[in-house]
Amino acid sequence: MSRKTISFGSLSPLVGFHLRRASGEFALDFRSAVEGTGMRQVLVGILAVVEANPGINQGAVGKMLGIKRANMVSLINELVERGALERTMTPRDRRSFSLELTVSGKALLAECMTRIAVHEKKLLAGLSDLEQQLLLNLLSRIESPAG
Amino acid sequence: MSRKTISFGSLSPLVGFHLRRASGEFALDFRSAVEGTGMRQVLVGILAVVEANPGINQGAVGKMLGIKRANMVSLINELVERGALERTMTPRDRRSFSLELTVSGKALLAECMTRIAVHEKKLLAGLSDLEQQLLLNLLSRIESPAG
DNA sequence: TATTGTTATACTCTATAACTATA
DNA sequence: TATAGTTATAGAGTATAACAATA
Repeated sequence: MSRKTISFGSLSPLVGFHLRRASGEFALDFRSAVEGTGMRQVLVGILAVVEANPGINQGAVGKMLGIKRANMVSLINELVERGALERTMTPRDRRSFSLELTVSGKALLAECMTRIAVHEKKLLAGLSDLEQQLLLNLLSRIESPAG
Repeated sequence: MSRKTISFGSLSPLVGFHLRRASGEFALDFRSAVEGTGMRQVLVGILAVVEANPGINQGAVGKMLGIKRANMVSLINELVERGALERTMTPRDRRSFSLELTVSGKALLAECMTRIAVHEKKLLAGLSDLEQQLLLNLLSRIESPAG
């Protein structure tokens, strides 16, 4: 179609470059997938981790997801204020709070996960089930923080 | 080691989640890899694309890398001001500029690419050459913008 | 002393809208 | 009218330093 062939040059063989692009692609489509819910990738991540680990404190959630303590504060506040998350004092350690999903928080997460399943299926349509599993396996082997 | 097993819950089977984590991991190590050069992922991307397509204009570079026109301006300025990039007027179309690397820009990019090669090798140490090729192939098949 | 949560702050990245000059 | 570059601006994401309360 075009007269001149353009290329990515030395970026082409870099795994990091393709990770960045693919990740950006997913992030973009994620947005439209959860549009209207007021959710974002980080927030869904937090809800999912709290759901899987009821009673966890926000520092631990942050460590798992690679979010700094300081940045967790407003994120947790946001989720508490919209009634998705509940923060309760624990007598064991009065410095931290015990986090749990509210009923509406569970529904919200479920709604997001349903939409995300569709979004994933769409973006991975070009790969066979086996290839998708392989990709998951390869990706999980190059992650490290709390991996 | 820990008394309680923590998990990522419903995030675990999501390719998007692992892409995000792996990509973040690479981005973090990229930073330390190019530390002292004053470069960042975007800037290296731009230099590499200009090197591979001399005379390209900044709008086209942005399209390839998924960067909005408005955001290209300061990035290109940054590279021109530090003497890595040269902007020349073209009589063909006086709205746009023709971009090329300067000698020092080529050296800068080469230096970055050398460091990035080490960084990639380190982060991909857990995968065989075949697996790395496979990963590249799978990733390239789930990218789309100007892919 | 170390840890949990917090505030304040700053820089990068990303996104939109509106302007100019050229085509 | 469409496009290339620009300006201004606002919202996220991410980073550091310093503080209070608790362990």
